Amino acid sequence: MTETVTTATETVTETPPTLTALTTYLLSRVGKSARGRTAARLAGRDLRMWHMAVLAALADFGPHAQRELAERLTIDPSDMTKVLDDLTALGHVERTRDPRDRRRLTVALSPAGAAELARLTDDALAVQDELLAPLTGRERERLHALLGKVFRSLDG
Amino acid sequence: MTETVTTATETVTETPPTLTALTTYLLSRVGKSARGRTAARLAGRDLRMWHMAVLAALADFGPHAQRELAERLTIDPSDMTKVLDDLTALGHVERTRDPRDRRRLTVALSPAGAAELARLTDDALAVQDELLAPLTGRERERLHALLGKVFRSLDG
DNA sequence: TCCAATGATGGGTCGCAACCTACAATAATC
DNA sequence: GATTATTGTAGGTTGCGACCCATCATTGGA
Repeated sequence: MTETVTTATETVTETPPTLTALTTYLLSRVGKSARGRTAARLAGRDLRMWHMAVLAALADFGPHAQRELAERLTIDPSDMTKVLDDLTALGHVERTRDPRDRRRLTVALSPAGAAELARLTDDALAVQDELLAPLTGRERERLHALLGKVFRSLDG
Repeated sequence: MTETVTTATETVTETPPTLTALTTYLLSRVGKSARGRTAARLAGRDLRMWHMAVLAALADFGPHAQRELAERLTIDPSDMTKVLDDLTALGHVERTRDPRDRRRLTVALSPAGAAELARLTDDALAVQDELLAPLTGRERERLHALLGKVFRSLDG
């Protein structure tokens, strides 16, 4: 009846089933953890998510007009300016003015930037390994495929 | 060679494969969308995530000392005060002083609160249905199970 | 040639979540 | 009975992400 309490402080941590029954809740929580841990790693290199996203876009699709970069990553152009300020200062990216339209800046990945991107993806994979530790290899593949389906339908 | 551009503004939106290859990236993006959409729905009822979490905790585990609620949901006690202020004002929750320890407030769900929680979970399920539209029923179950495994390993 | 549109930038604001500190009331301990 | 610890409250701060506006240089079109 009345709780037979052991002297300890009895921390109650179980999450309400009403919440854990929602896939959206799990997605939100696990996603937040994924983002948080990755951000923490990147912070160790004085970078944030957008820096990595820019490097990845340049590596995958080649040089962009700065405006196109912002469009592709759906980030405000003025914020893109700031991200690129950082990356150029670090020598990871080269901004050159397009001679055919001198308003435009062409952004290209430098070798140093490519190397940094490799390090960042290693970091990200390490975090991923840690986060997905309870899953087998096959389960991870499955999870990735399912998330991919959902992700591709996000904008449309 | 030089792009044969149709007059349109040619928006480039494809996400860098370097990013989409990372499960953590997909988790982060899909999770953010889940949270965002749900938050938008709740905002339609002038509530936020924490309000729903509190109602769910009370529904699932019964009355709590206010302190325990904060502990269970890992929220700062001072923030919990504000959330409960809202919920009591709406009549969704009853705060009564514990006669055995007059420092403590016992928080209990009211019938109105239970009804509101039902509406909120309906909202959440609607969002979930929309978000997981590209998945079959079986796939959704699988996704939920996989996320559950990861989620349960988050704290430990 | 003049005007409207565009690309990039600087310098903001806003909302939210998380956190922190001081304090009043009450309880527990010595 | 005096001191220390705990509960809840009030009122902050901080950091971050997203967004917005004014400005300047440049270009393209009327």
